[in-house]
Amino acid sequence: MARKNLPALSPSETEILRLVWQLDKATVQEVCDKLPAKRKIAYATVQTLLRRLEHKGYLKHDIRGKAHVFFAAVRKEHVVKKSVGDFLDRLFGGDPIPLMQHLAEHGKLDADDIEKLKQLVDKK
Amino acid sequence: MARKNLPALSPSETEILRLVWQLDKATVQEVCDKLPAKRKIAYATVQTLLRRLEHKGYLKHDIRGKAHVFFAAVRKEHVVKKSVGDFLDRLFGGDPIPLMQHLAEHGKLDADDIEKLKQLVDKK
DNA sequence: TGGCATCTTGTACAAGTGTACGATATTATA
DNA sequence: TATAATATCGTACACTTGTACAAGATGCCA
Repeated sequence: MARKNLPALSPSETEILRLVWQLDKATVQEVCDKLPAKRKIAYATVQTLLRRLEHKGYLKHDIRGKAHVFFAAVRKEHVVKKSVGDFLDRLFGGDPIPLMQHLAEHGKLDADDIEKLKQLVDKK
Repeated sequence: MARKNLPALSPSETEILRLVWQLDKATVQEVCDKLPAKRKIAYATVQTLLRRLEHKGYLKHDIRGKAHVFFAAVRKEHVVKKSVGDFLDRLFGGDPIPLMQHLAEHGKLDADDIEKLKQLVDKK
């Protein structure tokens, strides 16, 4: 059984953790390079966030040369579930419908997306 | 034109703000009563959060007797848009599809919900 | 009108967060 | 092997957040 009850993720930590998942394995440098252009954070800051993520149990690292190569220690699915659940509770009292509606109304979703979802739900 | 660029909302503030929207207008006491049973926060804490929300520009208040009656100073739609956008960026790099997928896969949505969404999107 | 109940206000404080510098260690290279 | 480049580590620091007590103000009821 894997670790449960991890300490909460801060927004910035979440952002960094997502990049690590996306890169699968990554050094501080690689995470920095992957940051959205808009999001300007110093190398040192990314480093601290990675360190804290490891401390909290979300990451582990191997060593490659002199650099740490970080990788996830928890399943993304698990974190997503928790994050989405919390978010839904906070903003919508737990009801997902208004969230979907919002996404649908703000051009974030088109008919094709809906079709795909339909298939997903039907398949269950 | 209403105020833009409001200071960020903390998770707890968001929760309280949602309750105020739900109640339309509410005193500290009323917000306390509306708190989910699970979420046990002291009166004084709710009060501080309401105070901070007003300070940040999300709420205003009238006076009824000796009590403050708080009400929203910003449109819910506006805050939801910002919150969802930020959340999506952080956890999914801005792509709403994985979020929808997650909701669909976790029994939060059924076929009927999807149908409703379909109509929403088609109508656009 | 005196006192009880109820509110707001001021203030506090520890922990968490975002951000980052400086010192030290390590690796590759000339 | 000395040096430049690059990492990590320790530390810092102001701001935010969650939580709340105590003191003073105010309205209500007997």
